[in-house]
Amino acid sequence: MSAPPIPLTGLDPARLTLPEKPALEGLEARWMPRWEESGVYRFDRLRPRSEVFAIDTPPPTVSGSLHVGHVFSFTHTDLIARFQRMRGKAVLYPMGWDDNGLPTERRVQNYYGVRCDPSLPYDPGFAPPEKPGKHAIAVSRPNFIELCARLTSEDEQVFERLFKYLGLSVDWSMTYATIGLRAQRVSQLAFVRLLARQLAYQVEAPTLWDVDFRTAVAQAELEDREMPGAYHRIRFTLPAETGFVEIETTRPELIPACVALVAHPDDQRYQPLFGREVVTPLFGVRVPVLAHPLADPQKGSGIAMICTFGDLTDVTWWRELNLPVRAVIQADGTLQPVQWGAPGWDTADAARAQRHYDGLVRLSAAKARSKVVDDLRASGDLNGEPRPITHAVKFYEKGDRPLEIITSRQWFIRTIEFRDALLARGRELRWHPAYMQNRFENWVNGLNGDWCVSRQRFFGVPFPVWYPIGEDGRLQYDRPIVAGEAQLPIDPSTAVPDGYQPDQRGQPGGFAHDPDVMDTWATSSLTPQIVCRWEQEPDFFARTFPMDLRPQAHDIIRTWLFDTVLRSHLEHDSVPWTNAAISGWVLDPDRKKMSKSKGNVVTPLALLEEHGADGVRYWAASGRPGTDTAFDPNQMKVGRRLAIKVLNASRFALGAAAPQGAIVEPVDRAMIRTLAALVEEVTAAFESYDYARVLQRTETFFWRFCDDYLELVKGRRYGEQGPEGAGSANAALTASLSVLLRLFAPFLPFVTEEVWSWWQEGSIHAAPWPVADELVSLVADNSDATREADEAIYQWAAEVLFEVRKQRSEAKQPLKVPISRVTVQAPLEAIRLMPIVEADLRSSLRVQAFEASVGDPRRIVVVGYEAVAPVEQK
RNA sequence: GGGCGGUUAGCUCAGUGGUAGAGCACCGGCUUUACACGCCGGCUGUCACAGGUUCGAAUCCUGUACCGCCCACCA
Repeated sequence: MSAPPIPLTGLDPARLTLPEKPALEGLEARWMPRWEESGVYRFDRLRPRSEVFAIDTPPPTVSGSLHVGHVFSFTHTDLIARFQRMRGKAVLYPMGWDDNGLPTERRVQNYYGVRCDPSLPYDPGFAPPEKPGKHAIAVSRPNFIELCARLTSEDEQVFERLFKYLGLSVDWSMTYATIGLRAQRVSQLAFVRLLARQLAYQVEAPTLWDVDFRTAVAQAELEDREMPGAYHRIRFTLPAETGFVEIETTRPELIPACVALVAHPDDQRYQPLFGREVVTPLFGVRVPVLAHPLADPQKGSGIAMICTFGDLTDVTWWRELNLPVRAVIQADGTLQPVQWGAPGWDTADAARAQRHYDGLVRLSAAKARSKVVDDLRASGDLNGEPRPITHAVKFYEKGDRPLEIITSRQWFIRTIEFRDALLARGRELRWHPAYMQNRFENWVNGLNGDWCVSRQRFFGVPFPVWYPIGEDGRLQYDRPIVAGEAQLPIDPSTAVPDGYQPDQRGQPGGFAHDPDVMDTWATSSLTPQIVCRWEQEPDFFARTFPMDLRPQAHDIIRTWLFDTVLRSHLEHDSVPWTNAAISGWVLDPDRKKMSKSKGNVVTPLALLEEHGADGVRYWAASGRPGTDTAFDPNQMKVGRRLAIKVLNASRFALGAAAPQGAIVEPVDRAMIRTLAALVEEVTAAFESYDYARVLQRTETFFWRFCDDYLELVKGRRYGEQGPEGAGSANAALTASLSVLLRLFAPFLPFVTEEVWSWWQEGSIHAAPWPVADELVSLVADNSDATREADEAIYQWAAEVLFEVRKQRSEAKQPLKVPISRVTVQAPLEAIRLMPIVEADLRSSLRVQAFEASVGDPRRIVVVGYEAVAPVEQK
């Protein structure tokens, strides 16, 4: 159940404990363990779905350290979580660790100086060297995975400490890891279900391939990089020396893989050649000249060479023109040995082809290229010198060398046929900010194939599949043996399928396991199912799924967000959540994304220690949803000052809080009503995820509250005008403090909790979010006339305050010089308000007497200003 | 090539039809019993540019420039 309302008036003196000199130092260390002990952030799993707010937290990649961007975006989520909790929701706010996948493998390799060799047996006694050696030590797959688990668990503890220091209101009992057994089970179960419905399938096909990691990669993991390259103009001869045609290519090393030339069907220059054959230089292979509309007459010489496979267009041409395969690039990116003259490698001159080719074998593509160019130059088939250009080349986003296209057996999840349904799912979501939906639609509309989910790696979720081995020793891929749901999670490399014995592994007539693991996104696309305990705790799932919020950064809309929508659509015929809040990036002062490679990353812990968690959160909260924000320690200092101000203002407000009375003074009533309007406004802003506005409006109010209102009522609350005035001021002070603290609580959880503990029971973070009506009801008379009168009086007081301060500032007087008389000119109706607040004004401005006269009808003017000690008029 | 966002004070940014704003920085002043980690005051602008709509445009429309990001079958 939600917390009972907080009484806004009254103060229990026995409960009140005010520190002599409040300070921010040590608040994190003080409150972190208390929150943990009290369980204030624990998810209440018995609440009905309508009272639950479930967050699909982004699991940070555990492959090093958190950076300031994490602090930024995780704070945004925490703001929403805290708001919803105070609104009375049971908030499911878990943390996940993405420890699965390539980044972890790479880190483990470097950290321990090892490499994984799946052919080795497990060594139970293996210990990594103290320091990584020059040459990587080969270890078995189980040993490698142990090391991954060991390092990630160390990293995760460091991450957790930082997030706690930052004040994230995570329920740490809900933590999961993408390599954890739960995540593995969900990943395998979802896969098995897709397989049964034929929504997952396996096929041997050309696939984007990273030659360093030696794995397939998905379309979503590509990025283009501008690279230097060169056009090579190369001569293909017509048979019997009847002429030649010249193509331009950036990849001459693929000439041995050439299977055809292609030009646009309408291209006049090449129409006479269509249907004829040409001969490749150096290798003497006869290839046809074909027509296809994808060929661009403007590009190069207008006629292109089709290879196995130079780029994705080659794949299209190969498929649509029914071309043969002549692959030369192998999985490690080098050229494989070829027997020229053998079937599929027909040539007019096998000896010559072999001579040229043998020089290329086992060279990388780049090295083979320069060798081929030398040979072409020598043979006279290169027209002119290579013409340097810069062009976009496809890379795996984590890779170092251009992708190749390699034919291999891979698992796919059907995607492309659901394009329209997925677009509709995207429209079901509420996007914050709304324009981020464009990125999603852009991506979905640009999809060009199904999702390749298999990776030839080790530290990941294995496919729960085996294959029978025929008596001929060949794997029967068309008869996969799928693990039963009850067996999951399972590692098929150690487990044995039903009906087989362990010693049949790898034997003719026996079985073999699928050697691949799932793409890390194939697991993280199931974070809602993992968090909500799909097919594990049906009751929990029913109370939490579909979730309420997916917070994430905009750069992974095409991967994490899209994949999650896809999986949920396929498995549950539903969106996975109803809101997607997209956070921006942290930019360094040069407006570039902060990143490790730029050497400008600041350690988050140092920031937290220097500025305090509340100060750092203040900076993060000022970044509006979706907007990239400059890294600005100055804003953290401002936030820290705000937190200190909260401490001191609270101490003042509570410092003489008796007597309490009815809120009867117009100035008090006006302040209370203004605060109520603020509550209404910021509640709506928070509801629409505009936390930055909430903070900004609350802060502006608070600062004015301190500088004007507190100054105005200072004397009265000390009793200068009798008990009724003091009671009114004190009641207004405690009520407004209670409300302001709660408005600030999501942003400044430490300082607000500290102040709350001085005078309230329980945690402020379990307290209800303020309601405007409760505040308004503290004011007895809320008729329009009274409200307008109160506002006019408050405004009058603020204006007089400002005018006299200005005079005093211009007179440059020390404060100890009392001001004997201030003469104010103003419109008649305004002057009539003076007596109501004159005592407050005299007290706060230290003016002995006011004299008012009718003057300028539009504004008030201080025309007379006298101090006891005469000062020079300016 | 397609799409999205941005361009407002020296800096970081609010402001979406009605007299251009805040914080920081800068300048001047003030020990004031909550706070010198403070307070008071001051200075600061062709709202990128050009057209258009309107009584009125930073705001709406069209176009341009520049910055950033996303996407695309670039031989």
